[in-house]
Amino acid sequence: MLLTSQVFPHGPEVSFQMNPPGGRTPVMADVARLAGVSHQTVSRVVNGHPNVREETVLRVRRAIDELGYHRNSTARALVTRRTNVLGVIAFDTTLFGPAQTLSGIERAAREAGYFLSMVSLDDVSPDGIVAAAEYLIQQSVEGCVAIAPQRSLVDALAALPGPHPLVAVEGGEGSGLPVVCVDQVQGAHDAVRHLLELGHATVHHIEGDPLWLESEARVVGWRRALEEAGVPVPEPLPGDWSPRSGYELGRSLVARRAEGERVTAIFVGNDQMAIGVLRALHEAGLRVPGDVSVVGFDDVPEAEYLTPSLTTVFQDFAQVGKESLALLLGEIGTERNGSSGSSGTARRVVPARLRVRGSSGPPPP
Amino acid sequence: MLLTSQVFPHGPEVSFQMNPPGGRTPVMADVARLAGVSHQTVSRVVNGHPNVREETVLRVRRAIDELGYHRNSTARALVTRRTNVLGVIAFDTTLFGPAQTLSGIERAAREAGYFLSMVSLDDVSPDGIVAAAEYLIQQSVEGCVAIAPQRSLVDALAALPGPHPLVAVEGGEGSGLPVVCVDQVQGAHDAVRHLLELGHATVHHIEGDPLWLESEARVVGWRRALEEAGVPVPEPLPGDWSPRSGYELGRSLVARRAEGERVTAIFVGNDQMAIGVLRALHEAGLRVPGDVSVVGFDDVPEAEYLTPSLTTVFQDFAQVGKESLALLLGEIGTERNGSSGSSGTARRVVPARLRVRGSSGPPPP
DNA sequence: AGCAACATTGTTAACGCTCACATAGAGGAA
DNA sequence: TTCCTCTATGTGAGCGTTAACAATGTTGCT
Repeated sequence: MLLTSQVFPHGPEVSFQMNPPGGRTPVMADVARLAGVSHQTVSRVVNGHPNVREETVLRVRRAIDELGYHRNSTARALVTRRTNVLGVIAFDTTLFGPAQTLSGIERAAREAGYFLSMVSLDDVSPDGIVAAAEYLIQQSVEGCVAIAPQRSLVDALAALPGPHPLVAVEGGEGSGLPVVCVDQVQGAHDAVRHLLELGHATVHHIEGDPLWLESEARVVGWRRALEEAGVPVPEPLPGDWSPRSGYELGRSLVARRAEGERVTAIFVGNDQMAIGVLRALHEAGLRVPGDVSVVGFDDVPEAEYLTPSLTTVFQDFAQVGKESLALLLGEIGTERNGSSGSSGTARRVVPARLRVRGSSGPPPP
Repeated sequence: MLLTSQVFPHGPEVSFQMNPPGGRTPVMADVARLAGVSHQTVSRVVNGHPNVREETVLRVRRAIDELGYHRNSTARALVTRRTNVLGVIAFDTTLFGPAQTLSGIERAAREAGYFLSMVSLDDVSPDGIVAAAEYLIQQSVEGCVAIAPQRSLVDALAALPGPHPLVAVEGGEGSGLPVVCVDQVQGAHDAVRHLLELGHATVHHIEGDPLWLESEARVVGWRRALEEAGVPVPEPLPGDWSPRSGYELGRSLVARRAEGERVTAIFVGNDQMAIGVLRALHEAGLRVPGDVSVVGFDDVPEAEYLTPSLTTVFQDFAQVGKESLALLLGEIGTERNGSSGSSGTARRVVPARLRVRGSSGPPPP
């Protein structure tokens, strides 16, 4: 029970008895009758109101236990106009990032006493996300977190009519929606600077799906680091987050190397693609980091145990979950207070952290 | 719109207008007034009843659009006693399997017109899962899918009072709850037979968290294959699914090899641990599959791009999601029809499929 | 005593919807 | 015509809860 209330701080201490009066599941009136009070007093006890006599509370509690009464959340929601449910919209939860973010949001929501209703979409499209949002709204969620990989998606959401509390995760800025994101630019910047400081003349970049904001931001950080160092900026190679695309683009870099181009360091958009790149390099007989250094992004659990272990960038998804929930609850609060002034400009940035491991080293002489 | 109704077959075609009469969000009565009909007729139109004159339907539709009316799902749920929400309980969605299963269930639920309320737990405990189930039940979910890695968890659920439709995924058999699972035994058996057929004298096993049923079942399949072949059965090494544990147990096998034990093939409980094993073997200067063959389980997307590419066992999680939802909907249906006879013995098994890749080969001579 | 303040409980009316039933008109068969 | 059926619509009563207010009793103070 201790555990229970730790995990579900807002969950009721539910009893296990079952003793419906006439086969029906018991309602407040049943409890009231058994306890010899009015249903309203039962309501007061259930909701922990003050000003109920100790002895009455006990009697009601006993009746509740005896009948195995559970408060009907639907009826409650109808009259309070609060469902206690939040919505989450996610894309491709096969990917490590979205899956982790979802998990972080779920925990934060539960701790805040909210249920989570989830939609996960396969194809990235404004139609899809709007449909998902409408779907959730008509289920009466109090607000939504959208893990939205593209600016256009966030824009589509921001254009939704009616004052619906919405928060975007990784949704870029200036979209008129509050946003929480990891500082992709800084993370990429750190990674690339790390490689430059090791002595590489430049750093090539295999990016994720170029349509995704995360990808875009990492390109920005990569480019900025190169420009700051005054080194040449090669054309980034667009992938799609998959190991396969990492492999193929890795091969194309190998080919360019064979043609004489100096490729000694590759910053890859995520760890999965980095695995593909490692494979391509290995097949070409190139040593990592002896011949080529590789840095990934995400810090998947296996990164440390690849051969070589992968230098990568860690993102605190739990923190992202917490922050986005805090923002959303803020939205809900202000909306409830009638102040229609949207806090659309709110923006919380969670830092990324470079994890240096075995796949990055000085360039060959 | 076409896309919308593909993704949300049961979603309403929601309008985007907003025009509340007195600041309030419009209700059926508002629509009725505007259309010059009774609220009941509006209800009929909204629910697609027959026996409404074409022209009336149109008039009501127009009013609905004009006001931006959405049906209040809470009020509907209160009177119909159907929330259209299902619950899912999952453990450690960081792991590939649970995350994929969740995703499969989500899709199947959406296609069946159900919302999904999710709880994901960190520690595996009967208290935790019961609390989660109670939490969801008191939110009035119509049924629950529990992705339950341990028999004891399923037993705890089965012991819940009241007729709550519940389905377990990977929950073992004989627990009194309907169960959907991947045929772990067969998958493991296939993997081990593959190795034996390559000529290995025996196959060592690094198992996942021994408390998990998946782990147990894979051990069973592995053992059975060895016994059928009449080869010695080494003691399995218990891990915890993490790459780290794979690495450490891999090292211990390397050590035993150094002491003269013949270790030429390792069947590993999942791909993440297999990655750790590959690392340990590599560090010891052993070649895969030249010196030691390795087979994993799960077929994570990167398995194909590891070096060497990983032979592993594929699980059709989408199918698991579909089956479990079908089972749950069946439960809900029978419960609704009063027939209290639980279909507790129902059991659907989804086959696993071996994917032979580069990490398995004949033993050294 | 007399009155105000407070604590405790009860009564009634929503919340927004669906269900069961009532009603009215149209059409057909006897 | 008369009655019965069928279609189209309306009426009223809940579903189980909370909120607002009313109605007690209880205490303390002048």
